[in-house]
Amino acid sequence: MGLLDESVRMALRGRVLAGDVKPELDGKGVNLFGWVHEIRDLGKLVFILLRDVSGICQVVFRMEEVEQSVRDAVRGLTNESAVFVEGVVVKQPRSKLGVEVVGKRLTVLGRAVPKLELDPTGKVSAGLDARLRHRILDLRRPEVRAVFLVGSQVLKAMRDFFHMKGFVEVRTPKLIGSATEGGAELFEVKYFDRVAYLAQSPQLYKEQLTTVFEKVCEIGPYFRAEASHTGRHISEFTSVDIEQAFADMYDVMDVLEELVVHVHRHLVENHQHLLQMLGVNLRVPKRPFKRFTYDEALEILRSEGVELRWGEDFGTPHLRILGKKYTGYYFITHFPTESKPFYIQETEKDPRVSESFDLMYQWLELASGGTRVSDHDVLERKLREKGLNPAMFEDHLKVFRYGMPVHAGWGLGFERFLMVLTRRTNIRETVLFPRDRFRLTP
RNA sequence: GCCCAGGUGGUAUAGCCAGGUUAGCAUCGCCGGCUGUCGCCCGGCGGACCCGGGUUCAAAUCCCGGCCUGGGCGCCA
Repeated sequence: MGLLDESVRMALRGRVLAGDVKPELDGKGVNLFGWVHEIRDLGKLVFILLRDVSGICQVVFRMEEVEQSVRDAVRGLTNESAVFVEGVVVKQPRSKLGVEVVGKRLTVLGRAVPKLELDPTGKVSAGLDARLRHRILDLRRPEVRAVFLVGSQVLKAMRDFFHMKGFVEVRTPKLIGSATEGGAELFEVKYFDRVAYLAQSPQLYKEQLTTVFEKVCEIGPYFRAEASHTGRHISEFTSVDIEQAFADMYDVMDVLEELVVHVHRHLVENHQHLLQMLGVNLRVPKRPFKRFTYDEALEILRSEGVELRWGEDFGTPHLRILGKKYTGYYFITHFPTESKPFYIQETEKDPRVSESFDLMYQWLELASGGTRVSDHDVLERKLREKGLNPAMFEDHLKVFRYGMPVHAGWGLGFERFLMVLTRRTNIRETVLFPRDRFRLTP
């Protein structure tokens, strides 16, 4: 009898989730569908922990009180098989949850092979590499799954927030035609009889779109062909971007702050159970976040005995020092123009300083943004200064002749944000199927 | 790309420094036993030294190269 059997289909309509099996249901007959999380065979008494998306509940089979066919089915069970259990809920103080289901019938809907590569109960620990090689089994572990349930809630909270604030969610191309933007290495792909590249950022498109929608946001995948090997870089990642017309860096920093607070509040108020599963005690950060300038950061480093030449960018060791001093979220602003891309606006007072900012969490860079250049001629000049050919940017430049307002925006690394929220230390743990220098499967 | 550490049953590890044992422990899988487990327990069985080369009477162990993994750094719109 399989899932397609008519009686199983009927039973599915009266399905009760494992997480909904409560002592109050005492005496009620239930149909449970899920996976065999654990089997404890005591002989005439067999305990099965049944796991579904909602949680885990205990089913007990009294072997002398069920039919022979059920006994055979129970005896032949393997861990992680997909099953259908019919039983009766009983209040049971001897069970940890105070309730269990006395199993009457058991149907194996999808048998799992006996010797799994990974143990979804987590009794035997596994290294990250082994976990990622057998990712689906790894994801069945409640704690691992919780990372992505939180991730889904973060996405929801962010979208709610953006809509509330009047942002229009847009989708820009991930296949692009020119590799002239500079910076990170691009992945090449065959595009009919030409070469195309995978997008590494929506930057130019989102700026252009502010002249249409004023406030745009995008949550999308980007690709960087860097040979990086760290716990916070992967070659395919998700970026949360906004761009806003008639706004400067301070306006969008406020948006970013509010977003971070909104996401925290959503999780803390509505999803404590997920946070508990992750062992995370999350607190809603207070606004405004600490803000200091690049120059002030240099001073802080100097006071810690680290001398940095003005204009030099921070290395990871420098950020670790700052992160030790400033726990939680904070902004570093006004980076040297030199270290920023061509589209970042210089300050009026000093062209060597830019209207830019990074959002940090301890030593981890989460987001960066700033006021953008909105003047056509300045943009053209800055392209040249960065050694880029303005002719290659004609599609972009021409928009700046169509009435370009002052605008600002930022990009936030979604997985890095999720690392912070779920307290994971390797970014690969926050991606279902991570792609890095050496990993292209599964 | 660089530095450090590592690669032993499906998983996680001990053994390696100081070469020679039946390669140990746990989990896992199979078989048997158990009516209150909740990391169930008890007994039996099964399964492994990353690849290539070298040194040696003898290599999991020492040396060289490769591949891969973890951590750190760099790179990084």
